[in-house]
This record gives sequence, structure tokens and C-alpha cells, in this order.
Amino acid sequence: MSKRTTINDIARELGLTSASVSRALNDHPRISVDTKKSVQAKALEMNYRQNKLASSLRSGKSHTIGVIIPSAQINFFGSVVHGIQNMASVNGYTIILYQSEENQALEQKAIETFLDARVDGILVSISKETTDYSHFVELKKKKIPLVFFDRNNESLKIPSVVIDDFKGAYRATAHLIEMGYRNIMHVTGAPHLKAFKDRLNGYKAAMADYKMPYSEASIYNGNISIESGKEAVDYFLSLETKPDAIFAVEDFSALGVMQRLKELKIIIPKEFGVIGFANESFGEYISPSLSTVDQQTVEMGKKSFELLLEIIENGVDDTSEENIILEPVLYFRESSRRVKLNQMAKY
Amino acid sequence: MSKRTTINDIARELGLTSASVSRALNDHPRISVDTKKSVQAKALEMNYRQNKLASSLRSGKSHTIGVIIPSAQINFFGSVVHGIQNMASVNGYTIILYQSEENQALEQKAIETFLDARVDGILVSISKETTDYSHFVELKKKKIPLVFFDRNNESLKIPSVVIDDFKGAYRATAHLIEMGYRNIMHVTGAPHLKAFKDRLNGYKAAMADYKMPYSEASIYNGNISIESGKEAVDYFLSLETKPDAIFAVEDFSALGVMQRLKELKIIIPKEFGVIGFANESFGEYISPSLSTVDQQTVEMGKKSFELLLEIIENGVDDTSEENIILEPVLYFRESSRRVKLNQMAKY
DNA sequence: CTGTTAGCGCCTTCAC
DNA sequence: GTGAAGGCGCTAACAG
Repeated sequence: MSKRTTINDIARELGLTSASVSRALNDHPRISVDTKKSVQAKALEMNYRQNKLASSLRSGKSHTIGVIIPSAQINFFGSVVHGIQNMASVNGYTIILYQSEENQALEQKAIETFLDARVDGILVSISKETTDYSHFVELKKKKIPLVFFDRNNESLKIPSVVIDDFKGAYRATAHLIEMGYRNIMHVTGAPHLKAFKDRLNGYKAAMADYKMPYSEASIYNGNISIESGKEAVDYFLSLETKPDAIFAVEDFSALGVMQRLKELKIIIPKEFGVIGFANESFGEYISPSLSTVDQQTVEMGKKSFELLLEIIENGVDDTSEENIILEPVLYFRESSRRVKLNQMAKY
Repeated sequence: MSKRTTINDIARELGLTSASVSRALNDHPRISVDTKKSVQAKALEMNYRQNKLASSLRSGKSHTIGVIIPSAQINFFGSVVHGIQNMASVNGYTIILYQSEENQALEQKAIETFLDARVDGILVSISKETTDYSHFVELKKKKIPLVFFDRNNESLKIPSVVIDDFKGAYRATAHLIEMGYRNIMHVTGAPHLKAFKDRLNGYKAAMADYKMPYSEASIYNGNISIESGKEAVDYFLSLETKPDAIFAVEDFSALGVMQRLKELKIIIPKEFGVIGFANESFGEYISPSLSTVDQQTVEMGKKSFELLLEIIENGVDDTSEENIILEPVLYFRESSRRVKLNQMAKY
């Protein structure tokens, strides 16, 4: 590894001081245009590249942010990271990636690592297993810029970027109603998760607003799996008033619903409508393709970085806890396409 | 941001020198157990955390590696990154992630960024659009540890971790033959890509070894898309000798094949077998589920990091260019499951 | 076994 | 506008 040229090297060549070279390279206001020119030329000629380590150590700014996701294997988070990294790169920031594997200890270790690396800020999607939030409280106390995305904890009062689950569910339900389905039921997930609760409420609100009948019996408590989607169908069809459409809390449940309906020779979307949530990658490729609600993952990543950057630049302000709520987008595919195409000009 | 405690602080408290404190903290051999103990205790008490920036600057080792992938949105790469980050974390390394977006300029920018950050090594999956490899040659000249994964360029003679495409294709084809299909044809992809060429050759070799008939007419030149899978079916069924099974170069083509066959009311797998390559996430959820060849993505990530670490520790050795070739794994699902279950004890 | 000294490469006062 | 000097926090070389 041959020695890299430093500002001292180019200072010596030009009969200047490293200080002036530094200033020239950093576009310092009080530096003559001439020396700036010559320094820049020399730097190019000598293949000079700034040592970020030294610069960061001295200036206290690393232009690096830490990102914690549960797993890079999960599509959703890969997509968010895509947005984050893009935006970071555009703004001259570098990202350190860490996976919590839904494990609190790893999440804490990630934060230690980030702190040791002197990151300028941290982006986190909280691990599911995290119950002790002291590491986040600690960051807040240290005034380290921090933004949660997708999964957050409201009691911590930390800025966040999330999707509007209520609105997404409301629209999904309203969509089924507008497609002409009349008896719409809902497969929900673990009720202690805010996202699922919001989706349930969105469903209820839409049903109420459109004056459609529903009761507690119209809701099946699943566990976000293909299997529970199938079980939901069995349950619903055992009821006296049977549904003609199902809004599932997420796509895997919706997939299970579709699979059982197909087994029972019930035709989708003619006899029965289905819509999911999350826009998982398989939805587009199954048949009929699955209507769903997209969670704006890339946008979430971009907005998260932007919000973090704002906090990094303007400082952590205790008084304003900004929470960005993204608009979910309905993906209208075959599984809910009951009306004929010529009737659907408005879509 | 309250001041962090440094080794000087704890040295002062203990009446020692920062040098001794540093040694104690780094488990230096020539340090008394007593001072080591007391220093560690004090460090804990004072909430000391090492400043990696300073340490890296001084020691020349950053314990950071750079990772370039085409896009975090692509499942395959998310999965590889999962493996890389896991392994890195276990070994005390931190990863900086960069996406090339299949763009040569961004790839070069990523390498500059990594060099500026003084990474200890770099992991790359080359961008598709990269035609000028000088940035990699430069790394080699600078003796920066470098390992390619999945996509590499053999003429560069750089260590790599890839999947054995030939073997995967051979097995997929052999599997169809063993399932009783007799007239197996192949949908290939862009022929200039090594992976696709290898898969084509694996197909041919299996056909030859099993003495099955095939000709150039048995091969359809597609463009790795659902559409080209459909077109392939149309082409194959126009032939005099029609196929009863298709091995597609990757899953999207296989999906197109299945969709067209279904449109034509040809029953899979009873009348027609299909197998793809890549184990895309949708394959498990379509019906019938798609048999495919898994590319060992997580393993690829882990092995890539391990190989890079070895090079970092033992130095770049011009003479030995290690290339790790991973065994692909056949995922035997419904689309090729022709024989009855009771005949399949061996699977 | 521990202290002294020096400096990694950069930036930031403070002078002039 | 530029130079001199110092130091960010740490580790390495050399003493002793």
C-alpha cells in the first residue's frame, strides 16, 4: 500500500502551509483565488484524496449515518435501505448497515458500534423483541440525531416516518365496496401491534361510513400466515351471513385466503373479492394477481434520511418531534376486479 | 453532546499514562494484570468507549469493509448482504453499503468513497453496465483486499465467490428426466452473460449424459422476462417434436412458461414439467409452486466475507487467486412433481 | 512492566 | 490572505 499524498505533501510542493492547502481545498472564504486554483491543480496532479478519518476526528463530523434494520433479507427493508442509501449518497453521506435480527441485544450492540464510529445520526426500525427502550432514551439524552422508520414507539417521542395504516385499510375496504362487494370481512393480525390495530380500525371506519353491515363476527384473529388465511375462510364460511369479499391485514394472509377459496372452487374476483396489504413481491405473479396496499418503501427511506439530515443540520430540538406519515397507495389488481373494464374509466 | 471520556481522562484518574491505559484496554501482553484490572474497572465506571476514528487513523486499520451491490431492492442482494453483515459483525467488522444501480460511474464513486474512508477491504458484485474495469485494476495495484461475489470478471484475476451455474442447470435438467419427462427444452437468456451460458451448457451436458434428444431447436433465446417465457411456449409448441418439460434459465421466464401453459389448459406437472432457476420469492406461492435452483445467497455472503477477511489478515497474494464455487441446491416443488408421492421415497 | 515521545492527517484558532 | 502552533484520541517505537 504505497503512501497516499497528504495536504503536507502538496503544501511542500507549493511552498505553502498545510493550513492554506486545507483552506483551499475546503473553499474557505479568506483564500486567494490564485492559491485555490494552484492547490486544486496540484491536488489533482498528485492524486490527492482527503483522509476522512483524520478529517472526521478533527472536525467531529463523520458524514456517516448508522442504519438498523431487522434483516436485509426482508424485502421491505431492502427497499427502504435502497431509498436511504440513494439519498445519503446524493447528500455526501455514507451509511453503515446493521441488522438486529429482531433481537434487542444486537440492536443495542449496533448502537454502541455506531457511537464508537462517531456517526452523525442514526436511523432505526425497532426490533420486534425490543421491550427495553433505554438505549434509545440514552441516545436522546446524548442528543444524537435519531429517526425511527416503519416501526416506532410513540411513548419515546422520537421523530419518525411511518405509513398511514388506517388510511390504507380504509381505502382497501372502500375499494372492495365500490367494486360491488357487499359483505366484507377482515382477517386481522396480532392485536398488540399498532399497525394491525390501525388497519382494523380503518376497515371498521370504512364499513361504517359506507353503511355496510359488520360485527365482531366479521373479524378473524389470524397470525399473519398463509395458514391463518385459510383458516379464516373456513371460519367465515361457517357463519350464517357469509362474506363475498375479504380484506386481509397483510398479503400472506390474503394468499392463504385465495388458496382456500380456489380449493373450494369459489371464483375470484367474480364471486369473491380479496385484497391484502404490503405489496409483497409475489402478489403480482400469482393468479389472479393480488390487489394490495403498497407501503411506499423507497419513499420511506428517502424521507427518513431527509428528516435525519434536517435534524443533523439544525440540531436536536426537544420541542418539535416531527412525524411524517406517508400515504399508502392502492394497487388495484385482478383479485378485486369485479366490474367490467369499460365500467372503470375512473380507475 | 457532552464530552466523552478519553484514555487521557482515565489515565489521569489512575495516575498512569494514556499509553498504559491503551495497552490495558487492548490486552497488550506486557501489562500487569493489576493495572489491566483497574483500568478496565475505571473505564467501565467512567463509561469509556473507544473512539474508533482515532484508533483507525493511528493504526491504519478501520475494521470497516465496503460493500457494493447493484441494488438493495433486489432480493438476491439483500440476502447476500444479510450473510455479509452477519459474518462481519461476528468478526468485529462494520460494513459500509453502496449501490451501483448498475451504473459504472456510481461504482467508481463507491470505490473512491471507500478508499477515502480507509476501508480494510471491499466486496463487489459488478454492475452490469461496467465495461471499463480500471477502477478494479487500480485497487489491485494498491493492494486493497478485494473479493467479487456473484458477478465477477475472470480476466481480472481477482478472488471471487460464485455459484456453480453449470451444476445447477445440470441437476435441474437431470431432475426433470428422472421425473419421467422425455422431451426437455430450454429457455435461455442473454448469451453474453457467463451465468446463462453455463446454465445452457449444464442443460446440454445433462441431456447428452442421459442420452435424451435435443437440438438447437430445443433452445429458445429469451430475455429473462415473463413475456419471453410465454413466447417460448408458443415457439416450442409450434415445433414438430413438442416438449413435455421446460427448464428455464431463471424464475421469471419459468413463470411466463407456466402462465401460458395454464392458458392453454396444459396441466402442470401431470402433462408438462417446469423448473426455473434463482429461487425467487414468488415461486413458493404460485400454484403449482415452482421448482427451482437456489443460489445459496446467504452462504455466498458469509463466504465472501470470510474470504475477504482472510486476504485482509494474510495480505494480498498475487500468486493465489482463490475462487470459491458454491453448490446450488435444488428446490423440488410441485411444478415438476410428476411421479406419485409413494414412488418418491428417495426424495 | 510502564513512561516518554512522537505523530497518524486534518482543521482551527490566533496571530500578522 | 497566509503562517504558526496546537490538538482531535489514539497507538507505536524506544527507553528504561
